[in-house]
Amino acid sequence: MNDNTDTSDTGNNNSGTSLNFIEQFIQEDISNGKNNGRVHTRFPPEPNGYLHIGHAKAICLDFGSAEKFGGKCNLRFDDTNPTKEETEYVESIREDIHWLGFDWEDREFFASDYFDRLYDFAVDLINRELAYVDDQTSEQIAGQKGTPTRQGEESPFRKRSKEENLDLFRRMNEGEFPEGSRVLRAKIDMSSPNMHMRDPVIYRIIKRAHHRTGNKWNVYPMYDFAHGQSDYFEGITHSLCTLEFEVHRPLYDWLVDRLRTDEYRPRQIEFNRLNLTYTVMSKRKLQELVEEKLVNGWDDPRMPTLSGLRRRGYTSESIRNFIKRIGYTKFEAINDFALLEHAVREDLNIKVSRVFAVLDPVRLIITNYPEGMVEEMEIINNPEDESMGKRKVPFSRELFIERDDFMEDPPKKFFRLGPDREVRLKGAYIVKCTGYKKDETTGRLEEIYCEYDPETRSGGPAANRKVKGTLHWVSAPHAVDAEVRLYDRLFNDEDPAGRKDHDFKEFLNPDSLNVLNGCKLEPSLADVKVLDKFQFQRLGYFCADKDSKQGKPVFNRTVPLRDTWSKVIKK
RNA sequence: UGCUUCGUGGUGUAACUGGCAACACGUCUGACUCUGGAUCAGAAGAGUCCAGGUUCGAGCCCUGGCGAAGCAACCA
Repeated sequence: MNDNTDTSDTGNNNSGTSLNFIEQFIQEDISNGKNNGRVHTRFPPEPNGYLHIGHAKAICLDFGSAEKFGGKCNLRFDDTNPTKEETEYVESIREDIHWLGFDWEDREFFASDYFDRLYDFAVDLINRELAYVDDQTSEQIAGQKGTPTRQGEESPFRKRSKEENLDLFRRMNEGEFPEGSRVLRAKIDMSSPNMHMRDPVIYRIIKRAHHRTGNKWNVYPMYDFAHGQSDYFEGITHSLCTLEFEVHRPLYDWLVDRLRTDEYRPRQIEFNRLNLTYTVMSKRKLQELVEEKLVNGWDDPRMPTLSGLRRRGYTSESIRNFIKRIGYTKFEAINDFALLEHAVREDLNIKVSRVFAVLDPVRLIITNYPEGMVEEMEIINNPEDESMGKRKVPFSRELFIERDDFMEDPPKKFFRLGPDREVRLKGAYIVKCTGYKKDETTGRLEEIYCEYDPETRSGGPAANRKVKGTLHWVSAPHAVDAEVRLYDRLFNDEDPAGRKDHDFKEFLNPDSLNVLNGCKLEPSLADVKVLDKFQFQRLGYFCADKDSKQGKPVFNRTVPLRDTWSKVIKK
């Protein structure tokens, strides 16, 4: 019980950061002594697919606000429809929530845990003449329901006696009637301006094994009949959901009010769902991409699923930071993918080693460097964090450099290699280009010849000589071959799902995946572990893929480095 | 021609409940640099959907418009 001693500030006094509108509501409820100041939330996924970053927004709110106010958050699988749900998804959902960094301790529940109590409540409503069995087809019921602008009419079965209703409902559950032949409806108001209050269906017959209750039941509760009640059973104080459930709230309250026996009552509050540019976020659409093999599974690194983002190389911290920044409102917003990219770069920048990798290699030969000689160059792992130390990288007469780091006839602002030009090889020497060889028929550049200046070795006497460019390199005899997968946005349109009259798949980006083979990596990357992350110097952040084999790594590009040069050449 | 909710720089959010519209991303400069990265410094960019009203003062309050989204699954 907190009266208004000194906790009555409504403003942003809580842990320094300002509260979003939902947290303000919670704060008020606490100040008003509602539910004895208790805060208890829940995250209620339906186990019918993989979690995506939109779910992460909900997870962060559900777990985050509980944590913020010293409360608890339950995990509850909303498994009221046995035709869609599978145990496989339960596992992946648990894994993804844990990966994000949240924990529900021993509070893992299933809506199906409450089937008995829900059934009893339905019987109770029948007894109170607040529910009835309707024998009509779904088409007939829909017809009588009216439209948003035209009110509904009452079912001919609405006045059925409670004895008959009791009997029929019991026999529905005993399997006596076929699917679709009868439903149980709440008796509310067919003339309500809110469609959801027009005698909503609360139980339907489904003769299908449930992933947890098997064949015990032949009737299953609808979402609206399960959700608020489950909240009530679990002692949830704040039931947070997305905006489209706004119109369900009166029904939520109506049911809970007929169930509850005390002052306590859970409160539903709605917030805007996450939309991201250049992708789609609905489970149905993501499923379509998977089923039509337009992507390689739910964890394809181009997918906005948590498993996809994880495989792409996103860290959970970066996702949580992103979500912290976009906030929660009641306005349907579309967030810039660039902000998510910024969040990963920011996180990886401080965490990850810089290594040498050449994606499109061309051979560079240092003609005045002794044949057979190998020097171990000492390279700083991360200039942002000295404690990450240094490592040795072998340097020799023949190297690989990036093909586009050389131009025969470079434009003014090109700082890289060209005839007679000098560049620094990062961590090694300054070299000067003395010539190059092209294939006579194709005109393709084959080899570049340079001379090095031994005095310019990093740390050496002439090391401070200024040259315009610095290139990354890999020693040819030591190089590890790798496959590298470059990803681009999955769709070309900012809002592929938002275009009426167009199928979202019309906007798929044909170049969203670019697989490179024969990439050359420095030898320290020969045996990376799946999910190991690096910055490939000058290129971007990369993450080892699960397809990696011993000595033959496969990397995914998480995100390129910010690149002002590519903007210059576009002009 | 109904109900519910929402309209703040290009994008996403703030504005201590009436006091000079702030922050982040993005964009553009410049400095620095052995990553054209990172970092640092700076700039441009909205006068808060429109019109009235209350007030010394309105993004916040009132009235009326306009616009957008959700709602007619035996899905969640």
